[in-house]
Amino acid sequence: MAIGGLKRTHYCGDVRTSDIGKDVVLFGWVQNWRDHGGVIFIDLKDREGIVQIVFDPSVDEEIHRQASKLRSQYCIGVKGRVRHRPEGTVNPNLKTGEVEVVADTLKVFSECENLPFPVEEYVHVNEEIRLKYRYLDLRKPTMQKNLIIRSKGAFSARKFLNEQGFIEVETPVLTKSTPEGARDFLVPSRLSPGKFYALPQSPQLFKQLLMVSGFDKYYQITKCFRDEDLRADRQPEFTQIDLEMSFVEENDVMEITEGIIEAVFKGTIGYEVKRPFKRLTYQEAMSRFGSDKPDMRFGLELKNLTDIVKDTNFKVFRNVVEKGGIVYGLNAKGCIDFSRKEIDDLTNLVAIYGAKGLAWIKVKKSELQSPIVKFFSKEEIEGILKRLDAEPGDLLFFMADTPKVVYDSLGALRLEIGKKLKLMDENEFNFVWITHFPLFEWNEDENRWEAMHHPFTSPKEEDLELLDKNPEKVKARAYDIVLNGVEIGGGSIRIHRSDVQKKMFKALGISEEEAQIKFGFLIEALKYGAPPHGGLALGFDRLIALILKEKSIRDVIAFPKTQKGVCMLTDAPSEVDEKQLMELAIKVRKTKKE
RNA sequence: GGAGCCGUAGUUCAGCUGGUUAGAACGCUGGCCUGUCACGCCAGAGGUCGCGAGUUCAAGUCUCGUCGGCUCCGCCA
Repeated sequence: MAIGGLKRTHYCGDVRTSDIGKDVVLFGWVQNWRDHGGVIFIDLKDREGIVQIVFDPSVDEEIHRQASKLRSQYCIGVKGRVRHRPEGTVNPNLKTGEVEVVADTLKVFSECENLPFPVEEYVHVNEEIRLKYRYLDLRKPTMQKNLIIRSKGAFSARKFLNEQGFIEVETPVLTKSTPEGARDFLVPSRLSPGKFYALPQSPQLFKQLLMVSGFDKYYQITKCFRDEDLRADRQPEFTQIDLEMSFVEENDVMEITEGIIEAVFKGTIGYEVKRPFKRLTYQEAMSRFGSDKPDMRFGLELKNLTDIVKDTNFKVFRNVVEKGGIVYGLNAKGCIDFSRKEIDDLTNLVAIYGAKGLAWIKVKKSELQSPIVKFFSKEEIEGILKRLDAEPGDLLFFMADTPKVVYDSLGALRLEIGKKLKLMDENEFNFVWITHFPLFEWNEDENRWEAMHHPFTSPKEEDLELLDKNPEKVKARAYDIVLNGVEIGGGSIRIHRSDVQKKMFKALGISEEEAQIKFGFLIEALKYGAPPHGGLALGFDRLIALILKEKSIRDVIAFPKTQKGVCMLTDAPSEVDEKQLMELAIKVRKTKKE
């Protein structure tokens, strides 16, 4: 099919010296123009790259006149002959830099009004305006590359999973609201006035039902929805590579997951990941790194000092230990020259996580400089220095508080110091599995146990009897996968027995009646020959962002939302007609501000 | 719900302890230019300083509020 009498022969970025002498037809956008009064150069761009078009008045005066009107981002078609560039005018920065196309035909498909911002890679533009004109932003080579790599990543995952015998099954987007977990997005039902669907937080229950059906291996690359506050790595709708397998235990799921990641890295940037990935228990991750998603590209590990200082005269520490708290230290190697202000900044950092202060010791050759050292006995000091491997030039930090505050704040401090000292190799991809998670987590606000992963996660077999009396001691058959300090996926072996599932609901304080209303279909399904099964989901946006070294997943999503959940391009969410609301039997309440 | 940073021309930014007519670069418009490639040269247009109060003789600048963007805490099974 010919467009405007032209049929494309090449992408702009694909013209090479092997095409010299050929007539080519190119379609694309004017990236730049250089009008020398006589000869005019146009940089014509499409998704594959840029090629230089030459309009020479001695070739065709009329076309040259038309070309003088071309401006930035006009969409045009060009026919012309490829030739080698004259000596001394080769541009080594372009793939097509050795050649140029002498145009004999020019077709302007669309002119372009004054742009809201330059469509140029080298001009930094505010994200707000980039998102409003996202279609222009996506014309930039980096954004095109990001989405192309994303596409290749999805393809690689699909290819691998298909080769492994997985079957892709679509699950409903209009589904049932579930009380546990994230806040649901609700969709009102017209046919059942006053009732609502929910968008899925994940296909969790459906994929378990598919195991009951006997599909054995399921996967889906699919959107999930969570109505929670946004972050650089969190959007209200995001994409998961979701999978589930029957007759498996933890290692089977972990091996398949490593295979997907291996395939995706190879299929996107040609990177060979090292397998198998490291493994760490939850407890070890917390006590060594202060995080269940440790960045293991560098050391700077935390050390437990509770046993050394539990009887100390330093009241601040002793009181904490007496109340069941812990005392940890962190040796910032060679950081003795940190200024007062730098230490203040770090104190402000840990305060975000609830830390009431940040004690420190500077280790000099002949003395210790510190506001707290005078409170300790000689033995305590020696024990601390030894535990922290302290040497002259080191700066030691201390935190005494509840385990949560100590881990959160020292974990954050570790990352900040790691960043300050540039301890992370930006080119490294460091994977680690976190295993042996607690099954439950105490919810202070609601005064009850909550599932740390989700309520369908199987307890470790040997902990089954602890379910009633010591829920805090029960370990889950759950695992997370972490890359460079970012959680990129997680999963578990599920409960496949309805009696165990009932016990689980009970431990969560969900009454039998409530469980029946919310999850009755699952409990029922588990009664009909449910196989042992388990699975995992990978956060696809995060994975691609890490592969591309992008700081935000917005840069790997075509049309993302702002922190308030607004789409700058379409202005969603928006008000709807009264008529639409009537049909749905919905009345909108005025918010306080109105 | 909370904390921090930011908001000045189409874009990216500068604008000091408050002080005449708010600047630069790029872009845009017009003109010149036959080998440039983020072309070059000349001329020109372009601003409710996010919005609203307040302090002051005087506010882009100080204060308070508000809106928006970003980062983070809470939240995210």
